[in-house]
Amino acid sequence: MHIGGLRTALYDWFLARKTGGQFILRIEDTDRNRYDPDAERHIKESLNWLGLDLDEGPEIGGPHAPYTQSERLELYADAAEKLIASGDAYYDDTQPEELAALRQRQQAAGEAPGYDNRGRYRTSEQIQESRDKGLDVVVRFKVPDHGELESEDEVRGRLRFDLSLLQDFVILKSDGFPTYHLAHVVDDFEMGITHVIRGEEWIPSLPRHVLIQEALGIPTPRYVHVPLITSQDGSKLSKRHGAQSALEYRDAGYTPDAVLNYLALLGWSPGDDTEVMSRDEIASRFEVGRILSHPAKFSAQKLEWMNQQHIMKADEEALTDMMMPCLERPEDEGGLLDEIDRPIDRDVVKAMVPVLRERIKVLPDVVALIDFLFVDRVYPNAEEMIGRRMDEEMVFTSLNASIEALERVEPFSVEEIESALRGLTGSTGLKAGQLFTPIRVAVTAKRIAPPLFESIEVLGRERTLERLGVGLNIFREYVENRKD
RNA sequence: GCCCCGUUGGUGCAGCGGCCUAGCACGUCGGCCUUUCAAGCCGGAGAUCACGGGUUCGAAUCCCGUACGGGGUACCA
Repeated sequence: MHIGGLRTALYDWFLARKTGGQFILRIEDTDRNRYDPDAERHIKESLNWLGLDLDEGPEIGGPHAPYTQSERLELYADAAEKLIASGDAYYDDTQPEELAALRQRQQAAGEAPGYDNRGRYRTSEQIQESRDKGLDVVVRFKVPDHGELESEDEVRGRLRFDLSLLQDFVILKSDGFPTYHLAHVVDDFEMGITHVIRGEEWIPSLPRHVLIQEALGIPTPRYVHVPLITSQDGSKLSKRHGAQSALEYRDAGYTPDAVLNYLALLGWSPGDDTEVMSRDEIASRFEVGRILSHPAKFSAQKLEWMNQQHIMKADEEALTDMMMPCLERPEDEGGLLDEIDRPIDRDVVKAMVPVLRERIKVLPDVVALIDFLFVDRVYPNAEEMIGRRMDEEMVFTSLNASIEALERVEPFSVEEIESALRGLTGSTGLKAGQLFTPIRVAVTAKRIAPPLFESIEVLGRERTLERLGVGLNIFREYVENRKD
């Protein structure tokens, strides 16, 4: 499900949650040429991931079932017949080739392309004849030749349309399926839809819908046309500009709350400067009238920031659970975690969460930060042990002193480890940075790592001491080689 | 072509006729903090409110043009 459509669903959901309405999923599968059997599953998975729970829909059912348009064809046929009976619609046997030729002629003549309402006065005999010949017959809505139609949009206010510019349009296709126009009007009435929230590309079609409603004698729901989401260069968001399906964001390590929050703000604002919000907060502050009327540009950078904000606020258990899959199935093949025992110890991850959460933008970032905790041994680079303003002697001092100190620390807790190691600055004369850099590199094999004391505690005394010992050897070797 | 919608720093928003010498956030730059990286805190740069006309004592805010951007113009949604 694409970001744009998802954001629309989001607004529907927020509105329903705020006003106590129903959030309904309806599958619009009226175009058999574009039918995608996976689409429904993707939509449900996306909604589910974002936590947009349905009140009614296919499978879960509801008072207006069925919720799939291909199963509601009779309803549309009935409506079409009603419109024909009232003279608001008619059968048209103009064939596709004829339409194409017409268009070609118009374009060649520099005229505006469009149907010329030529089928309006067919007799029922002519139609029957065409049917007998197996020709295509559609139902078209008869649009008044003149006049203006006014309609209300919740975000743009009054909209005016010149009906003389609108041609008779198809409401029922030759295969018996309705077009969106008919299906939308019929279903939204039948299902008691109060607010039609959809992309602004529908604005030009609005008069069609109002016309059908008037002819059918049914009320017009509130229309809310939301702006498009565009990529950085202002063009329509597409695959070219990075991920665009919600599930891709899930797979890339974004949290549902962050995506929800970011998307909500892409085309809506609460009216003040609040940006980071929980879903409940957004739902309670959501107002259809505050939806923006101009397109929003998608910013991957701001989404990352938003993700980090939500990761920092997330519940510890939930965050741990979200991190686990990243560690179980790390993205980068060839990494340290390729060949370790599974499953990974969740307690270890959880213990690190407090120091990890403010260091990652997307969930998979944890891998590079804590992979050293899960492997049997690491391969520190001797050169990296020599930090800024350090000489080789200081590395030996640091490693030796820390081994000695950590052997005695009791209990082996963050607090005790910290005070023991910090105490070393006095006895060794090393500054904190000079003392900790070699330890960090020896223990984690990284220059950039999570806070040292937490890392050491989680690693445990035995493994820490072992790594410090190995580090010492590696460094000794390095120094000796340099002498040669 | 015609129709529709839009236009506030690089980006996302606030602004709804005087409180705007245009506010917030992202990003960016500098500083502080600091065991690395972050986070956090402080500060800086960055907008003639697309342009031109009106209306008004007064306009980013209302009206009209122009430009630019987007959308629509299907037996697609």
